[in-house]
Amino acid sequence: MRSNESILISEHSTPSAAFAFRPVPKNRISEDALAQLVDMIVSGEVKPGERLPGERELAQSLSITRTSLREALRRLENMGLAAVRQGDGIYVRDFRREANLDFINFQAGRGAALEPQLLLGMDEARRLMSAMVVSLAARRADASDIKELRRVAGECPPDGSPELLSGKWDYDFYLTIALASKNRAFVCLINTMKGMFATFRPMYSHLDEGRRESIKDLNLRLVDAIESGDERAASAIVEERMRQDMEDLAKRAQSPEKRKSKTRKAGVK
Amino acid sequence: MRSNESILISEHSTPSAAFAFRPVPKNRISEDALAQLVDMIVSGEVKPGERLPGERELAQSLSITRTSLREALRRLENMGLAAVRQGDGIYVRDFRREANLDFINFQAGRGAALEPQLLLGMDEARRLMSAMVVSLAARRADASDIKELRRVAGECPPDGSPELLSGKWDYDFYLTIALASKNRAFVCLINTMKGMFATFRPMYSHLDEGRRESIKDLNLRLVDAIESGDERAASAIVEERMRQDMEDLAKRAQSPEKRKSKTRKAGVK
DNA sequence: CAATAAAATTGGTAGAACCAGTGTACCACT
DNA sequence: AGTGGTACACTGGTTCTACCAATTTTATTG
Repeated sequence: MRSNESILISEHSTPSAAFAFRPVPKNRISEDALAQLVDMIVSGEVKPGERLPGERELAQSLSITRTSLREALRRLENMGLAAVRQGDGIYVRDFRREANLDFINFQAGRGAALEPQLLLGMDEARRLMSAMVVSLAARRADASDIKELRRVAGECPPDGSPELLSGKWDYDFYLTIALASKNRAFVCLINTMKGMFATFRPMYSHLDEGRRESIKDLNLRLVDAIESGDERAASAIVEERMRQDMEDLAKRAQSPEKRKSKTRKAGVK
Repeated sequence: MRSNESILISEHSTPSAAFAFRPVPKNRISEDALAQLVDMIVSGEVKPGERLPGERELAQSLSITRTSLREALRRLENMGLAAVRQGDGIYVRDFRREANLDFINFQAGRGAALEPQLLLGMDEARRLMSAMVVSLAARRADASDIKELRRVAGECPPDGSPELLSGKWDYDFYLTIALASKNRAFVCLINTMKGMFATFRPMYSHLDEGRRESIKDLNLRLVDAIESGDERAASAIVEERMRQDMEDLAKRAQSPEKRKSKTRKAGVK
């Protein structure tokens, strides 16, 4: 028999290795095809309202089978990027006003370059929503929630460590807060944004160095605020911290020329 | 040739007919299969961590092909309800803490009964986020945004009309506000919640009757507040309105026995 | 008993055939 | 001229069968 029952579907293996592996380069040809289709759409290579080639021809162009292409199309229309209609064809939608969070999550999850304007917007949304969730958690968290929060907060990797940069810990922490808020809608929201944590954390990593207080200590203080039920104090902590981060990000986005030969964007190229 | 370019992918036909037709019974066997799988999971028929039958067997159980089943599985794992691993099998995940908004949207979109706790949470989230978006819109909307907002607000169907109950107008209005907020992340968020508008609107419909101000007038007033750039006033309008609605909903959810033979839930049955 | 290799199981792809809506053009009828 | 019907080509939707690839299990071997 295979693994059965009581097997948690955790996606982190972390075999105590010092390096953070990719969540698994899960090959799946439909994913690659999907990525190509998304690129075609966001790059403007195909415009909104336009009709794509038929599935047969499209599959041949991508050098895959129609079967695999169709699996990709299901997600493509699920992201709000395309409309597939039987007997008619595949139509490109206006991703600027019809795409949904699944699209953003997909882009962030594969490390695609997101437009600065979108990044700022997402960060703004993240900041506002985090404050909300924390506030709710402060109002409703019970003893077991606090215990769990403190446990996760205590597991926070040291500042600047690659484990922290992976964004996985951020996800765990916010998910725990959302669970404590007793609002399952926020839990779903956090899960939807899962792929984005890995995108944002590295952006602020350089800020962590100059911080007097370690991330772990800061968040432990946040848990204290939640435990005492002080909504204002709790939300203020995340508000203040994130506002600083965002302002810095905005500064860098607006005037990147001022950072001459300093850090040079760190790889990617 | 077929329709090409400049063809908006609008989902409303409304040929000035007095009757509202169904949006089309979009068949797609993978959708049905998906619905069944989702039901199995949320009903607890299969528990988190458990391993489902293989694709071949599962397909046979559902009386469909493996191909169609796989298209359903792609979305199932996309919702966070299952994990599919090659050579291993299909595992059920804990939807209570791993499901995302795509899941909620799917459930709401097909009219599935959502748990009261989840409904309240979603409504709470909707209220808070609406206030945020409106606030941002008040801060950043330009002349053309105001013009568009006023146009959409003016198209608001009369209170209680079936068109309004469909939730489509709510979606259009909030999407326009999100566009005015200049924050594309919120636009995506609204799109993600698209399927939920049809779920919530009917819940509040009975409140519209006793309202002194029609929905259209209320929202036109909201647009005025946005135009004047008064964040507090704008967010206050939606906050106040939605808070009332939610309190009433909570009241009904907690003590539904007090509504004896009054309106009797209106159909469904 | 541990390391290794083979077999069985399961998901992933491929390819072709056929079913089911859509759109178009053409034709008969009014 | 206008209406409705009809046949045909085209496109997505579904089915089948066979095979590839990763994982687990079992048997084999040193």
